Amino acid sequence: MASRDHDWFVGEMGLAFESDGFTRIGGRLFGHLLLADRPLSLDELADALGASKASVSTDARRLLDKGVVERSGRPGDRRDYWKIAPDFFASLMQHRVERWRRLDALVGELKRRAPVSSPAVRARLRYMEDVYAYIAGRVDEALESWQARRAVKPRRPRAAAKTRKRGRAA
Amino acid sequence: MASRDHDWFVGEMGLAFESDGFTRIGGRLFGHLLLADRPLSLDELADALGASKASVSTDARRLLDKGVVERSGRPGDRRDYWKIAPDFFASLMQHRVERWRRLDALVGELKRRAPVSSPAVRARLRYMEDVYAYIAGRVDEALESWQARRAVKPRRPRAAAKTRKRGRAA
DNA sequence: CTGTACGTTCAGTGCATACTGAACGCAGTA
DNA sequence: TACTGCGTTCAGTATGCACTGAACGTACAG
Repeated sequence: MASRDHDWFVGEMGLAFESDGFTRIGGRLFGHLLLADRPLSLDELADALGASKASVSTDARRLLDKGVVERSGRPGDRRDYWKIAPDFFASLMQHRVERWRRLDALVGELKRRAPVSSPAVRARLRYMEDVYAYIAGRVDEALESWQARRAVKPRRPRAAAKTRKRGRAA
Repeated sequence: MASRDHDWFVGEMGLAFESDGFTRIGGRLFGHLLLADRPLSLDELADALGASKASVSTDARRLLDKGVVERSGRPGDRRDYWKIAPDFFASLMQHRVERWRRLDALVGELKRRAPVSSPAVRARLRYMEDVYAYIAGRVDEALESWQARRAVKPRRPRAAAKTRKRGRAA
């Protein structure tokens, strides 16, 4: 590990994620976990990425909220161990659709507030709502059929993973 | 125009786009054009958005590259007139898939550079390539079927719109 | 030629935020 | 009790980049 190619990959992932609304460290964290053959602790990650524990802790929890990484523990060990979520791509995808939904919601809210007079604009807003509804539906279908397709470990329906405050440092 | 609701919508669009890798002015530009019932000139846009011509010019061309807005001219008028692209949603979508393609390309490049030893990691990278190929294909299908579905103006196949330098200020 | 009306480019500035080090809280151990 | 190891939080820093005003290049009018 820590080969030249490994570092290159992690660095590129950092840049790719950074230009995508994540932080650079978050992206490198993702890249490093993607190439790790076992779950890693916070200290291991901070050390490997050359970043502070504070940054890794924050970014890891951010990725956890998005369903990109997972946290696990070991009996007799108080440390957290992080790994890539098995369905991280689907999570990223759903997160993306969620962003579009926000645009759609803005249009809906505008129409509720003030009816649009211009027919051209009305048609445009209508188009936006229609295409969103259609594409979002198709994307969901695609994700579902993918899940069914690979049909490896029977994955549970993912109980809405909100940020659950830990006992510590409340 | 310039109503309270209009400004609210434009402002929200600015924030939504900003948190999505665009600039705030780019988002407001998009929002304003979305509600405009005719193409607008650079000066009109700069004035309406309360931004400098420089920013609007730059952001408008950026959105042009992404296929979100279009530029048009009028005979006997040297000004550019900007409007929302009819298929802006599809353009945004394709731009998004393109971002994922970059991640996929990184994985491919890594495998080319240095074969991965760990079976678990190999399976993970394989998963990433598979799901990308599958989902990207399905998204393309969805976009095509949408285009066919609405079937309004017969749109030409969109000759790859690279940034074409204008004659001016070369 | 000069003057005007465009859009683009460029250097400088300010702001937002990623990142850090250190303080902190908690849980376990002795 | 005190001590160690863990993750989180918080205040401060600095780094990137969005944004601006002004200079610039071009095209047309006279």
